[in-house]
Amino acid sequence: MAHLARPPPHLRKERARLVTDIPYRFEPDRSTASLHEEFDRIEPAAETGVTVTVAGRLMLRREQGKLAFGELRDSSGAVQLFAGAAWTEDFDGFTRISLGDWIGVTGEVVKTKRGELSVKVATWTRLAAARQGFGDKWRGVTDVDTRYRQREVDLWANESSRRVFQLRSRTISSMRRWLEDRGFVEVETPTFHVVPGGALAKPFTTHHNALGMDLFLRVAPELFLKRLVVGGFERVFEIARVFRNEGLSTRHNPEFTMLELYQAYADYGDMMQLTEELVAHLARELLGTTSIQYAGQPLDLAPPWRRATLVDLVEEHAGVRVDLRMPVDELRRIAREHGVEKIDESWGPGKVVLEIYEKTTESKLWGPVFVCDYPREVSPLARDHREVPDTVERFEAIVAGRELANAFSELVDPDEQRRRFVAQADAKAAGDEEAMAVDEDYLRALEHGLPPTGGLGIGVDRLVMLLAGVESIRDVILFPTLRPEASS
RNA sequence: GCGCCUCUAGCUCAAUGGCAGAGCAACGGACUCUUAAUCCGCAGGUUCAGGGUUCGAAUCCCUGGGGGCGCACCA
Repeated sequence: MAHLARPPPHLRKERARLVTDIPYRFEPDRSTASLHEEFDRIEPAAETGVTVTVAGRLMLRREQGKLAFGELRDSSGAVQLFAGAAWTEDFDGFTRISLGDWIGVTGEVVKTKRGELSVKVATWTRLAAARQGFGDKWRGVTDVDTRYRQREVDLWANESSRRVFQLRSRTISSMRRWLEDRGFVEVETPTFHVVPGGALAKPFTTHHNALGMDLFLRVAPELFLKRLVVGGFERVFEIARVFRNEGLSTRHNPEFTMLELYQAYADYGDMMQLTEELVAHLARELLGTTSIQYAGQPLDLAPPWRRATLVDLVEEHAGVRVDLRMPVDELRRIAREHGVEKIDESWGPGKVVLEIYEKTTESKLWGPVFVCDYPREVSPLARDHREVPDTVERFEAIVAGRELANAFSELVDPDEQRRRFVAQADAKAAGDEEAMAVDEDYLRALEHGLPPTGGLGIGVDRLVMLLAGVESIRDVILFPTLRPEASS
């Protein structure tokens, strides 16, 4: 178990005393980045005559007798501080600032003889005393336990981590802007659900005391969003935190973020186009290119992405032609031959075919591909395929072997939806913890009329992983779910 | 839930059965243009916890805990 610097007691007391001198507010007039923007072009040894005030954390210090240099880092970047006994108030104090302390500095903008843009410290104020250190100044903090449990330390110690979370923020911001530009309206729907629905997943349960009832944390916002389409929001989206009571891995966190959107009058073909355009747009805007590297391999996100049916892809990768009309025993035999170990008696052809696909094909799909036309049996909210029997108009976008998006032409027929719900409820009664229940509120909404609608869900964390080039979902979630530290 | 790996100073890491160490940070000092500054000095440890084997355990074994990766589940 990693713990960071605990200075000896006498020192902690001295540091604690420093806190009593901390001012209540401070007013910097520049960020370090704006200083560079404004003054980077001046000559070495130049003096500008411009006095500025900046603030941040002192991350490095280099003393040189009656001179001292420091690196002041703020959220925008860093700038060198240049202090000297001849011009800096309380120079001795300046040389004793602990690395990690927050300080505010006022002084002239200069460039040193060596050409480093600097603030020539006239006065300085301690804004926080760091009683714990920020790790090795060269190697940072690499202990992943510390990085995830004490993210505040990771963010200061590791520039790459800071960049990833800035990229995440810009991704969501760009996504929101792009959708709003296309007439999509952002909404917020409940996270407490009386009936868990919208995805096949085990929900978390909680309890409301005043209502005296159990509630479920949402596994998807889907049903509420489609009710809003019924209500006249023709283009609607939510960036939704959802909760699934399932395993943790480098690709799964129990709470994660999904973009879900619904577009009236559209079908799943429109959703494909929207998906590839949105992802390519984000890559261009944030990375400047759609040709990226992921896990050491090239990956091109430029549209159009390949479109292929699920059964064609299975044939391509497993060398076997499956068909939903084949006898289920034959499909089970094929599944076993391809390494599907647990095959439940209750599975119909659709579920068995999906298992074959997931076992043999999904992880091998690298470049973006729309895997189209899923079995109806495993897609209780998607509309029947207009041509292919027993399948629905649904696709998953697979990128780098992972599901990035899931979309359908939405099922709009309330009678058919009820039949699908009842089948789900039967499966649930038979022990399938991921099956859905009958949602009467949703069925009543459908009775009011859902027009043809395309719906799309994108895993935001996984999208950020792709754009940031990181391979663990914990590197894109600020505070990932962890076991609590053992109390000592 | 299962398997493999891992846990040593605040951080990053050595020491693999034989005296627990280094660099950085911290602390004291030298140095008027440094860039991970440099140099000198000082201090810092229940080697994750508990048990066992052994003349001797950071090292080998067992149990427990944290973490990582993989499998399973899933997005």
